[in-house]
Amino acid sequence: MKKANKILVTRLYRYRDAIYRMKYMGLVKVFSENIADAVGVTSSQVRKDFSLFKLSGNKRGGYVIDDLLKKMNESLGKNRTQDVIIVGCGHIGTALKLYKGFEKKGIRIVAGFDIDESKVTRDAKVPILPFQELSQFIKTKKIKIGILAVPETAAQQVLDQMVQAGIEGILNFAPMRLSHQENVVVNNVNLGLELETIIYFVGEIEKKQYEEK
Amino acid sequence: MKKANKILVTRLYRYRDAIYRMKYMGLVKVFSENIADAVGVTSSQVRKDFSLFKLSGNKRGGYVIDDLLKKMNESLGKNRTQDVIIVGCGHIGTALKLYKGFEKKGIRIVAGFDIDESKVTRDAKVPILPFQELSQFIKTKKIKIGILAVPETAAQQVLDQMVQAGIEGILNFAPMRLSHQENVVVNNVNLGLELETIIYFVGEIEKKQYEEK
DNA sequence: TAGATTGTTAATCGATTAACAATC
DNA sequence: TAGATTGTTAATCGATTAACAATC
Repeated sequence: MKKANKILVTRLYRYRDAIYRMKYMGLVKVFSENIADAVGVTSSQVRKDFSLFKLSGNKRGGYVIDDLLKKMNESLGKNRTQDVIIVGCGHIGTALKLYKGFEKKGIRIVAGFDIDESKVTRDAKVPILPFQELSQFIKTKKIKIGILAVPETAAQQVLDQMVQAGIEGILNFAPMRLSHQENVVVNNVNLGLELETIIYFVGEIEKKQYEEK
Repeated sequence: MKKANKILVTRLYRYRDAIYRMKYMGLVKVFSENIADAVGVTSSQVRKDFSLFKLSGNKRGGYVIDDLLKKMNESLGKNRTQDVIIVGCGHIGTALKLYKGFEKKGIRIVAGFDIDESKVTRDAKVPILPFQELSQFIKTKKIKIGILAVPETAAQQVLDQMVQAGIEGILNFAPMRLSHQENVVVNNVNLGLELETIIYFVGEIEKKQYEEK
């Protein structure tokens, strides 16, 4: 496994999700073609990706779901729970704090942080703590992953502080590129941009349909 | 302009954001190199992308920001406000309903919909309406864009209904591939997947650092 | 066995980057 | 003018797909 770039790893996780669904539907074996259909890629792509991750099946017999999932979980890391913090408890941060979808992925939100003292709730199951305690918390609890949901103007500064304290991976909701060392992993979710591109292509489709008339 | 795929259009929007920031900083002219640095691509890429969108500058003189933004806004469509609905007012849906970042992009959330009648708030500035009124609302208000934030199990069915009523572009938060005709634009935001890939690469980096010791 | 599917190599495709003539 | 930057073409790079030998 040489490179394992982001797009490849993302596909692997999608395959795994799809294969879990098939398992829950009662299937025992799958072919590359089945997985491809479920995820929306070619079967060549599935076999190629599997090959890069040393995931093998049986010539003629496809893949045994349980074996496949076991091997995927070893490569992709499922069996351990990951502690994650949320920095910035505005609308987005709070929604993510309550989001149900993380648990089944082994992702546990352990705390939120906000600069607004009135939001602090120390006794909640997932507490919101004052921003001043952020660095100390990261260090003592050895937190590696954080969600960044602060206003655009604060984002770069807060990222730097998180990294300084020991964070190595960040999911950033501020709609801008943040600079960071290359040993820090940053994924960006830019909600305005997602909608803008949808609006663009819907406009293009409508334009085309208009021209066809 | 032949193809204009998603990745290209996304970059164009990023360039525009960056150029607006430069304008607000007081700059009047920019070079492709400046834009490239701000967005994190090569200057060749910027000039190539501009060329595909018929955005031209002055040989030797770079690009005049105001002219550039004017032309970009013509191509990318800024000057019109887009009405968007949110279907599913759980944690995520509600956060997006209140999210401040859309307004400056000309995106206006006009209503939310939820199957839970107790969430209905007809008199709010952005009302939440009962799910039964969804199709009628889309048709009478000619809504083209929707945010889909319902539980995974309902997502495909609700998408079909939205498209049936006239929706042409959807931002989907359900963590699965939804099937749709090719004249409908669907962008997916998969929050669990984003975190999973971050966790994967952080693990890889730590593994590498361990091996180096 | 005959037929079907994997695993991998080679071919293709598309996107990015480099290079440089045009030119301000 | 000399120098610098655009705009575009050609080269490179990487990712996807097609093809098919291996084999169950």
